[in-house]
Amino acid sequence: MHLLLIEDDTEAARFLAKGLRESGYVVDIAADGREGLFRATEGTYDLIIADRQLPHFDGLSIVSMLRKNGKHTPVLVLSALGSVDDRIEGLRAGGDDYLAKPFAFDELLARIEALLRRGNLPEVTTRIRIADLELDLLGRKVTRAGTPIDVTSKEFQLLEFLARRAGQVVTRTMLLEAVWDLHFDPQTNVIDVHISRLRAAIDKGFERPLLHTVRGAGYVLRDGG
Amino acid sequence: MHLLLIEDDTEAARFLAKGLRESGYVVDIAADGREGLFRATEGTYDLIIADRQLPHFDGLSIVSMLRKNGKHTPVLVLSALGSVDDRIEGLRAGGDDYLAKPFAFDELLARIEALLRRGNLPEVTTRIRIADLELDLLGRKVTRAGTPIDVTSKEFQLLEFLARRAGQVVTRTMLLEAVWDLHFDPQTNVIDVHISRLRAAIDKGFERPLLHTVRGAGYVLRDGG
DNA sequence: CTCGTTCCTTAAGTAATCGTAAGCGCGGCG
DNA sequence: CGCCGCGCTTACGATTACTTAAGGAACGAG
Repeated sequence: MHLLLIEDDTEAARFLAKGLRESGYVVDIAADGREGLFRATEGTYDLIIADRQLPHFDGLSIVSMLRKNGKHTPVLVLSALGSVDDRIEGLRAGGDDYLAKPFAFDELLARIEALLRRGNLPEVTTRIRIADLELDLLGRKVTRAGTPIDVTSKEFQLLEFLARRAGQVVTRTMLLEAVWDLHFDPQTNVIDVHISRLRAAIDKGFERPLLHTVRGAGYVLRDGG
Repeated sequence: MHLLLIEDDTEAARFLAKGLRESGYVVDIAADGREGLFRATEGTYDLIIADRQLPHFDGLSIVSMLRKNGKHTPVLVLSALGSVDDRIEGLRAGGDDYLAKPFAFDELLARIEALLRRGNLPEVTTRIRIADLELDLLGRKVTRAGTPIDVTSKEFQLLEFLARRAGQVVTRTMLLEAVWDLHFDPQTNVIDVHISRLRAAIDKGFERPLLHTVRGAGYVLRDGG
């Protein structure tokens, strides 16, 4: 597998490249956006990893230019800060996945594998649908059976994470890392509280609940079961 | 499709040409206004892309001279600065569309396609409509339910940006970059203030507000929801 | 140069949201 | 059958986010 890494911080680039090579990837490095785009358009890479902030062109511009050139090479964008802003912009530009620094190297590897596995799907998801529940990621809107539902920003993050993995059990640890950016147990019941609030928002008053507890494991978003 | 690119910055020209060629266009480059006009009058091009500032003749002069010669080849003018005045001037001079640098490459492609598709019909998007709110981009006029509304230049920029992305959440960062050209957080609440003023202008006194805030994310212009 | 407009800042007020903790209910297991 | 642990709910205080008003700087018109 041939990866292109676009990263201006030489040290970071070397470190990442080393790790990736140890995992069996062939890695080329581009030091700025212009060089990165130039190489990316050659189209011989299986996956591109691009920093969000770059000299000349940033990661998102690279994604959109690539896409408009008809290249569907999956792009994983690394961002300095995992703010809501960043994520929305990332989605808009057509990035296939988004990873906020600082990240665990394992996670990077996991996402790379996920992207490679799904085989260059050219479409970006801006809407997710589980049964009669619908998420509009760009408009930040939630509807159930057609009626709009108000959710707070945290609730939306939580719901998005669950929805992207609909049908799969999501553990508390995963939620803590993805939604709260905590890499340890906070010893409180933050999650329970927000799950409860989310339930009140999306399940209350509907026949079939979608958000289920899996005792001892975590939570699942799915229809039935 | 045969394009003529008139651009004096060699590097920019090469980059654009490369991207356009990869999108399937045949591209000729002219390095200044004189050469550009000379080639343009041959009349064998399907579309001309001209920089606004050029040695010898600028982009707008080229447009008007072309038109006086009876050539109706569509011209897309690239401007260094996306001020409202520039855009109006560009359109008035007979340019078919106008794009402010820096622009995303995909936007350039989209506009080229739009111009080619409509087969040399000189019609540009000059009006945007969301529910009963109407923007006249050329005249810089705003009306709601038929009654004219006064907005300042900043307010218009802001409104235009929101209107072009109606239904999608627009983040503060996006607004700062697009309307204020700030690429960092100014630590003040400029945006809030202008949003507030814009609200007073377009929503005050109307039943259904169109400009909604999405807490923790940004703002949306949309009807309902 | 002066006036008026537009824009930005500051600052105070208001509202929504988040996290914590306490108490309750339910189910599993002894 | 009763205890224990896990998860759910609710309430509250702290924090953050948003709104609005008012003053001053910058700009352009006359």
